[in-house]
Amino acid sequence: MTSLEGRKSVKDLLAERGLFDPRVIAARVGDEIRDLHTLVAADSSVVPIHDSDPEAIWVLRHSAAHILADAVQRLHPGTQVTFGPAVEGGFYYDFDRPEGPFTDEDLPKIESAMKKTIARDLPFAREETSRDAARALFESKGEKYKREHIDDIPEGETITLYRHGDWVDLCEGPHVPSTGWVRAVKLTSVAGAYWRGDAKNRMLSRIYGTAFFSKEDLDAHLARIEEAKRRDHRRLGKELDLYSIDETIGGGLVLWHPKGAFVRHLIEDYWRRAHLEHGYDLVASPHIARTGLWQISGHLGFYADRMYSPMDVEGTPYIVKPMNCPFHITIYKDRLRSYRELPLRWAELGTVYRFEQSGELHGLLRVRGFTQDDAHLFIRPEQIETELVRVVRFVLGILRAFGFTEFDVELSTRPEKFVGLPENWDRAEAALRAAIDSTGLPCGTDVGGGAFYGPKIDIKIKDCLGRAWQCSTVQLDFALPERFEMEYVGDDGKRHRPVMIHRALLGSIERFFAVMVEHYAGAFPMWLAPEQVALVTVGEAHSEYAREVAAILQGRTIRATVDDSSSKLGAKIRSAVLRKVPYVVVIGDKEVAARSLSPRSREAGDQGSVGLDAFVERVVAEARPPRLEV
RNA sequence: GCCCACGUAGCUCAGGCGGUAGAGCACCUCCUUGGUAAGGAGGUGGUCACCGGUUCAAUUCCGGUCGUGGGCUCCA
Repeated sequence: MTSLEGRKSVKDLLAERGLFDPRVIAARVGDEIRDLHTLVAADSSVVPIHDSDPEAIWVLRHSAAHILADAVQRLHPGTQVTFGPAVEGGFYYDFDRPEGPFTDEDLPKIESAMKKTIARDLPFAREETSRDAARALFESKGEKYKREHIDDIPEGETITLYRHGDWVDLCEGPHVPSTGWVRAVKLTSVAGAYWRGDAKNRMLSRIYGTAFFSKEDLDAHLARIEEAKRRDHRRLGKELDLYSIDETIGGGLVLWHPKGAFVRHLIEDYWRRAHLEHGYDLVASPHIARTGLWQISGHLGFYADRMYSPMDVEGTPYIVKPMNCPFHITIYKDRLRSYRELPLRWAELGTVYRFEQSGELHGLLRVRGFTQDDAHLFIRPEQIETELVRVVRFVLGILRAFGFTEFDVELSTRPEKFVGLPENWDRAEAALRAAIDSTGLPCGTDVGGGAFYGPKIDIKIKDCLGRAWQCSTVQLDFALPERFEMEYVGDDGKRHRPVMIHRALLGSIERFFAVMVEHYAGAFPMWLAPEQVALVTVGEAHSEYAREVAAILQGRTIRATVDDSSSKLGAKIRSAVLRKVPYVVVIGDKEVAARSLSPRSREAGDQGSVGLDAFVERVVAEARPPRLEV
């Protein structure tokens, strides 16, 4: 412990080195962000953090959470505080309120109380204290959750309190210098949240809010949220007539309308072709199977709460499939396999059904019935590394072909509940990491996040609100070959056990489609657009030529429509533009006379006059699916 | 599943201190044949999610159910 004499405040350190100015809100000291008034060793390295730096907003929002908790406790005495961190886009604080949870109606009052605290510009003060003193303080306040938290702080760690005005919280900071820095704050919603994130614990009342250094930043943030709502796949799904979910059928069960189904089939066609070109064979399997299959696979043991109840078939229980793997394994086992056959790569667009709790359903992103673009690779142990590299490159090639370039890659390691030998897990994890490293992409680690049968790599793509959704997954599996007693005959004439790789590139077609709708804001690229060319006539004399052009385009597999209704040209164009059709083509007297067209591109606007043949060739070329770069 | 909110025409939404409802768009009919994002007129369309309760009377108040939205938990 440095003696008090050897320490100086961060602000003083900055000032003596000429690094301080009025827009500095904190500083980076070593690896940590510290408040200006924190005392640190006089020879510490300090880097100022200005209000415009990316870290600054996190500091501000955490301070806003304190101001929120202060306001809540003043307005609602008896409410206990728990945790209140800054999060992406804002902050929250979880409360235990004896009278019951907060509602939307409570927010305006709390928000105005917060603004009073902000107007008083109270300084945030940091205070180091002893464990016993902290325990006594929160016990005297009746703060059971804080009291519990103190006991969880590791021995030897400094316990700090933060005060503004007469409100105090157990908190490690850092905070902005004073409440006045929170120049724009807005409480956004209430929600339930379990204490310590565990569904077995008491549900607390969470208040969400956001805060900024300026009103302009807050307004820009709110505008971004509005824009995101316009891209929401549920909204676009309705506006563009792509799909629906109807309660007479059931939540989480998707009806694909003609346009959505068309896009889906285009995705699947591309997928199928890519697989055939990259060493896969296609297989197909039923939707239900006898319960015994799921006992062998272990799904009933590890997964039963996410599977639907058995149905009775002449006295034998059958279960609708939550996964495709046991079927593919059964195909493998249909006859004796030689090492010469491996690797076997079997793919299927397999529709599976999983029980999801009602509160978890979300448009196409979280459903109860979905089609996995599944494949299982049966390989010899010595093929693990090369096959994993192949799979990972194939995944990234497909995702890039559909227009995605930014991914979060994560390696999930052995969970508490697992089958198989730990040394096999270690080998599999190392092989997965090596495969990712070979692509040069950064990779996070979810310790203990693997499936019960093996470690995995997940690739996530973000939706319009920045939420990352898992799509691709590559999972190694030592367990199922064991459980199903899979074998192949090696070059030594002896029986060996294959290794299995489960992988999905798009994940679920439903989820991938949703993410794609949001990614393109409904404006599908030419090759995927359900309607590629909209021919609109100026007057009734132009219908015949328009229909002839449509027939020519359709003959070249271009998806063209004719609008020769009695509406005015402007209205027809507007209608086609709202459908986000890549080309709107105007046909009037000039075009009929010259056998030309006047296309209007979704991206580049009016294209002037173009000859019919030239336009057809151009559109056909643009409608070609992208080359798969693996 | 849990917490909060919401559920009025195909869609987006008004409205009602309890007396069975309205707009715009869409749709249908007619007029208009108009050159790059909405021509005009008329019309159809609602058991106000569902089930119960209170009341002379409920779409409105109360309770429950279902569904949806935002979170939590979980997850492709």
